[in-house]
Amino acid sequence: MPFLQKSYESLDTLAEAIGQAIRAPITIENRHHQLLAYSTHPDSTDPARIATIIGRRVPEAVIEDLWESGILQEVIDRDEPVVIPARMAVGLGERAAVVIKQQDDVLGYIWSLARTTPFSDQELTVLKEGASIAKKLLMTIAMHERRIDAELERFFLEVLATPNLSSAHRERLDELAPIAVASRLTIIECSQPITPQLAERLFYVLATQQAIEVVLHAIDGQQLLVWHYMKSELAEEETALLQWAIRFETQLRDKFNEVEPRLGVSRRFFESDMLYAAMEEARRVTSLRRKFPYELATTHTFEQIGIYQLVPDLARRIGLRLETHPTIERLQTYDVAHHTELVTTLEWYFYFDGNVKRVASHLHIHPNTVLYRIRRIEELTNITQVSLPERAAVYLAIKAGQYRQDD
Amino acid sequence: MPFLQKSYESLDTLAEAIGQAIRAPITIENRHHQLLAYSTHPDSTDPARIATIIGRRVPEAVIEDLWESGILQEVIDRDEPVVIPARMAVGLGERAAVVIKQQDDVLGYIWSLARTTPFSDQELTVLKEGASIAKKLLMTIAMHERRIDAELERFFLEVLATPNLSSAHRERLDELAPIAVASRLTIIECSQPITPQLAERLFYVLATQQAIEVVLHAIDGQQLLVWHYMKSELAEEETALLQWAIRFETQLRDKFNEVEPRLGVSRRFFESDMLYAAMEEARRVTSLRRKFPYELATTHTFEQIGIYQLVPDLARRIGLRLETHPTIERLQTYDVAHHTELVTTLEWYFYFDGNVKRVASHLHIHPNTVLYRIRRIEELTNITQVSLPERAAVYLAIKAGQYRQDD
DNA sequence: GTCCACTTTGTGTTTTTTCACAAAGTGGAC
DNA sequence: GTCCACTTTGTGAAAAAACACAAAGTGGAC
Repeated sequence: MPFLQKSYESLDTLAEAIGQAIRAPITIENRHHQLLAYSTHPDSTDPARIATIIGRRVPEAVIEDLWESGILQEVIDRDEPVVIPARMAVGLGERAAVVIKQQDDVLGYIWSLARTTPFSDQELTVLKEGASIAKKLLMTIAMHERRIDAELERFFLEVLATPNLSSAHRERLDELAPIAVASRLTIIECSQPITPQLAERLFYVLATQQAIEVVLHAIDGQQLLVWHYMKSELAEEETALLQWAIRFETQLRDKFNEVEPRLGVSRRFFESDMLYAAMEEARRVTSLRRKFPYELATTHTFEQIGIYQLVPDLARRIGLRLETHPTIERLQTYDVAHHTELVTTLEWYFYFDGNVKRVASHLHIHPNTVLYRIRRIEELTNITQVSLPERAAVYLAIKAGQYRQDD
Repeated sequence: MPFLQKSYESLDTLAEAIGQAIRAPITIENRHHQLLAYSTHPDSTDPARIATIIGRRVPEAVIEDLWESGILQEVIDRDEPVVIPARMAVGLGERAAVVIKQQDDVLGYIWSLARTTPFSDQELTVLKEGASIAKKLLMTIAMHERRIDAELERFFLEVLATPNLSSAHRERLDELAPIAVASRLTIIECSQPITPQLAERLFYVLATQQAIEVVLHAIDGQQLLVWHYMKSELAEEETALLQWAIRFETQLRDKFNEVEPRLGVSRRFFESDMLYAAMEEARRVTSLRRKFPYELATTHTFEQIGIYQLVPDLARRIGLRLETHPTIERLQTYDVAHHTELVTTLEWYFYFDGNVKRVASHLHIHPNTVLYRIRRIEELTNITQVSLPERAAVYLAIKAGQYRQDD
């Protein structure tokens, strides 16, 4: 009764066997839609399949289309071969698909292109049979991969927690990363601890980023830590990174809006010794962006946060009573005594470059109120008419104070 | 013939002997007008003498008056006892003075208050004789002091050049400085190498600073390095320091205008281990003030230079091609192509908080020209309407570029 | 509760800044 | 030399911002 053997030595031979049994092109993918095997059936094939084989992964557009239309969900839920009508918009001819599952765990998919004639029940049974055989093969691979991944993740976390690497560390790291490539450490921070399910989805999005190459990654509480480098030339590294960061964060917010993902990218580094420092830089970015979401809404990298780099240092010094800005102190005293908001007003007055109207609208008050407050501030400190460096210093002092408070 | 013995065991006994010989109060000072000895003559004395004895130093006002009126110069030049009429404005009654000299080197002075009767020639001869005896005593002291000073200076320079102090270093330093006092390292930078003569004058001004206590000092090329702490309470340390820095720099500029002295004060530190870091901070201040005299005209401390702290780092990263600000690059390209000054214009536009009039007057151009350029810049980059942190970042990038160029 | 000092808002007026446009200047390509 | 694209300056009109001042609101001291 079965059309296939009990087992095959590899997914390639399995794909070939299924392909011969139902006389149609077959592809087998893992759960990330990465190509695992495909049959060499000579029949005509469609653009989507060609792109998949060339790129060793199903094109992003196709995956998105299949998810959005609910087809993939149906394939997963049904756990039976599903016939899918052609979706020419994304270059997909008619085909059949079956999920490869272990309990509720999706391991992968088998796809079969349709020939001129529709699929018969018998052919679909062959696909179903193929999925069951593929399961065993995929489980072996998945288990192996998982073991390696877990070990690497443990190692990566250890490295990131070690300021001064041992030579053993260094040797192993150098095996992992190409030398003399401008690396970055990027943190993807979520508002909640990253569950295995969320991690899975995040890894998937990460793996599909065309612009970057991931060296290592690891989960640490609410943060996904990624050591990566840009695929672009060194000269374009920065531009490429900045563009990528914008795209990537938008993408993350689209897909994971509920956990409010936020990026923090370190400066570039070339030596694995710098991983610890890079980690601190990336952490500083996410931490500052957490505290100042409005002000740092469009910044992703340590470079971009600009003068905010100074804020934690300043905050610490204020904490140690090493630094107190006389101007701000006077204003704060006044604020307490008169229930006013002079410090906040000054902050946004500086932020908005002295534009009274914008300050008023941001604070939801009358422009004349802002004007009145500014005049008060001038009476108390005459700080508003100083130059940018001084204004920036005052601004930083205010921000440092807030940084401490929120702590 | 001589009225005094050939030698005395101490300056105190000498002062006493002279006082008895001419029956008038006697004080002996070193070249810095620090009190070395005084007679206990019971006669009435004047406010200046009381203040001198109490403060163990001639009051600053008196010294200034004597210098400005040329009296002290006359005393030094004449090398003979000089009778000085009363200068009641500074609390000085009539007196006689004689310089204690070794060749052309001033070692100190002997002062004698007048009694009701004028000084006789004989009395003046006694003074002259006293000066000659004091010379021997002072030379011994001076030589000893000089040897100790030179050794300490050498030690201090060694410490400042050592990032990681040995325990021997640390022990000796801890003997010199009181523990748990907020120290600062201040650099006084001159436009020329500090000659021994200049050093002498600088040390004198330094020694007369009431607000600070000097732990160690040393000359290093064009810089006078001073380890000191404020005499005020810890809580007022910062305020006191800032006030002192303003006063002191004004004073230095008055007295040493020809070498353009400039201060650079480190952050406060409590451990001698921090001397090296403090040195770097102070150096950063002087170096930045040298490069940006206009912008940092009123700043003295590492804290005060505010965001300029970032400039050298940024400059270095630009040098390594790690950082290029796309906005500024585009403007620079345009500047080169069209012989314009967009970058400079933007810099001062930011500096003057978007005040077109002030920018125009600073650059000596028509306000409309500024307006025209700003519009050009907006067309090229639309950077002018961003928030303070971003403007500050751009400003810093410009400044970092200049920092590098001037190097 | 009243008083009082201070803050906030609303109104027109005055001052300042920006804008549009024209004329003049500049410097390199040819 | 001319041409041309762009910059700089000058002028008056238009827009925006700041200002003065009055009225209303607020909150603590008593």
